[in-house]
Amino acid sequence: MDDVSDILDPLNAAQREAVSAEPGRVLVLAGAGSGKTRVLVHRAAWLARVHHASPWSMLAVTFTNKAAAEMRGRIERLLGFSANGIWAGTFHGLSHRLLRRHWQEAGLRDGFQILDSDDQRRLIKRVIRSLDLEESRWPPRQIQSFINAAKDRCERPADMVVNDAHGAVLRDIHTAYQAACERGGQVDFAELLLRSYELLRDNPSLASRYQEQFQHVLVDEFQDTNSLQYAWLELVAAGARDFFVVGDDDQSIYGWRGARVEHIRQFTNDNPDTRLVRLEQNYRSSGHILGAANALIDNNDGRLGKQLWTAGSAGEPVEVYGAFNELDEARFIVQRIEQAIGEGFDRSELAILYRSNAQSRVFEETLLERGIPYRVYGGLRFFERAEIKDVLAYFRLIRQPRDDASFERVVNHPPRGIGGKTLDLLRSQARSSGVSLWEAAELAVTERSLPARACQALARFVALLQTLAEESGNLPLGDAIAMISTGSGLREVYAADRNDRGESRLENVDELINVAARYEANREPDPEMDAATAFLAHAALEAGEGQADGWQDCVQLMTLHSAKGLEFRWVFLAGLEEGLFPHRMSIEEPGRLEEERRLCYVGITRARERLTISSAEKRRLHGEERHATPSRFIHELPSEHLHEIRPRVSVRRPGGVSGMPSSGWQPQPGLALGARVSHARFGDGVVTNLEGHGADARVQVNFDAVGSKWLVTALARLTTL
DNA sequence: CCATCCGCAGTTTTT
DNA sequence: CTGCGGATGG
Repeated sequence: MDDVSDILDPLNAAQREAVSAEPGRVLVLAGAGSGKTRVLVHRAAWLARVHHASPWSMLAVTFTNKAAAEMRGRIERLLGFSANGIWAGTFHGLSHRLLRRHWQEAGLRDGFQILDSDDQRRLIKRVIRSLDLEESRWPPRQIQSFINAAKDRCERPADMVVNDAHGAVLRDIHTAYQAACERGGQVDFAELLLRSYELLRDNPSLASRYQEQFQHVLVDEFQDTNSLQYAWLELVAAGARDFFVVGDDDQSIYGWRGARVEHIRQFTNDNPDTRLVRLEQNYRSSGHILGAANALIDNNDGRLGKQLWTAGSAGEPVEVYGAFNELDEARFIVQRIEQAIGEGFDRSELAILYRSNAQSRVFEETLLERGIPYRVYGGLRFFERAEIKDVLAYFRLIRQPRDDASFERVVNHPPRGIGGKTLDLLRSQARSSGVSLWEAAELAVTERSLPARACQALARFVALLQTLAEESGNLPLGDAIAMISTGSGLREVYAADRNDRGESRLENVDELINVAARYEANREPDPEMDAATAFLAHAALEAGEGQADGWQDCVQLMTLHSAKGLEFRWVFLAGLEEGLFPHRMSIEEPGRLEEERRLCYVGITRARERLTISSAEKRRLHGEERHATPSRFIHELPSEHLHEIRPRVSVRRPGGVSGMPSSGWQPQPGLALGARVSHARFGDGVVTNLEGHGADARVQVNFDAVGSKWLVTALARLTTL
């Protein structure tokens, strides 16, 4: 037998059991921090070493590019040779690869382009207009999610059951949208999956080729699969000796976008021989944190059941802080952050997690005030920036003139006298003769079928693109993009924008040129795709990091959803209030409430050493001050794992909040929250916050004349009114 | 073609 | 209170 000590020795018993299970169906229920990626990676190595599985017989599927890259890298490191032969990637990346190979059988065009959500929405908008429908009655956003949801259920417009006029219109829009995609050679994200699924489903001989090839199928984050992805997997893995999936029902937080936890159950039900392994030993969090997490998630019904435990120490109890308002909450957290940095924590080991993006603002302001570097996750990513999409639209149009979406994007950007009128005429000509906008433009120019002015402008545009195509044709990718960004006139437009926006746009375009050049240089030769096609697909499928800033040691701010899969030494979980978290939209339905609870569980289990949870009694939301009670999730945490930082002070709530002591604590008689006070210099105001004890006690007062101030009560000589 | 104003919505997000 | 998108007017 081959030496497998390097593969098995670093594992605990359960991990070993999973990794060395006989080939077959294996479901690994992997709790948070239980080493799930490690198990996946070691399983791949085990198959290679012990079962002599060749890399090309393995298919490893993940949801994000990041996870795919990590898995590939770790397999290579463990095996000590290149894992290049492994088909490792995201559902979308792998589907894309299949479709490029078999574009003809899939009924696509050579060189088809990928629409990202933004492109998709623009196209839907145009379709709605072309059907003479009101955008206000048929909001593009909703239509977009309708279409994507249909595709995620493997449903084509023809399959749709129509009960009423509304449904009929939806179906018409979907049909027209799909037709527009076919004409333009465009494929949206959901279509990548559905098309590749149909490709295999409808071509049994092709399917069996892949089913024979993929003897070992490994899937990460299985609880996040939607119906289409589940069907895709079952089809692709139909011939596999070995089907190894890893997931955690307690971390299923994407139900709202079609993920179905039930797939975990279905996986075992569909095949009773499935081997089940639970990973319950947690290597990440200290005891109190785990205790809190376990107790919280225990409130959910119908779990597959796991109880995390740690061999490590109990650590610090979970801190719970009841803030007066969101500003107080931010100040408290930032103060803790300063303390942590003082204790030697790296800033990047500290994370503030929140339910919704709007909450980041106060934290940003407070961190800025204190001069602490931070990074907010989410937001616009590199390839989603308008200037990048502009340049790439020129590039796309040159390579695929049928691409109406790109045509519309660039035809009058920069402005060149091709306005709405001209475009309307052009669109109707294109539609009536069944050609693309580009072809219609060429025709209009030669046949002078439009007003002279419009023809001139169009002729200039057509000539410009032909020139760009010729001159960029043989250049390396980076040079071609540089050429196009200048030749199109875009660069000039950004340069003319003297706001600092223009400057950053120019920088981004330069960065695009670098990225493209680097991409081409590092790329393995691929017979299926030229570099330009591959780069454009890369731009759509991997939108790039959130902020392209150079790496520096920053406090991390992100939503709970973005935090999944990450860990930090100290986690601050902010805004645990009824209505915010759990969110008011999710409180009514038990299923959605449980998903919120899982989200909270995900948040808690991100913490390694320390966890601080906070709520605010008042919060400014949508411009108005709202009252909030602490989240039920706080009350679900056992007090033996908690440490309350300060008695919760409560305004106008005599009994206090259930479970939370409410004290009438006052630094000085009459100085209670909400009390009206007077100060010699600042005038009259209202007490909005209290903190500290004895000589250090401070109050925050919102003065009518001069605004909010913190005052040390021992010195300020406040008189109550 | 651009600037400006108004109205409206406002969980979570990857590909 | 924001920020976006659309309509409007110069």
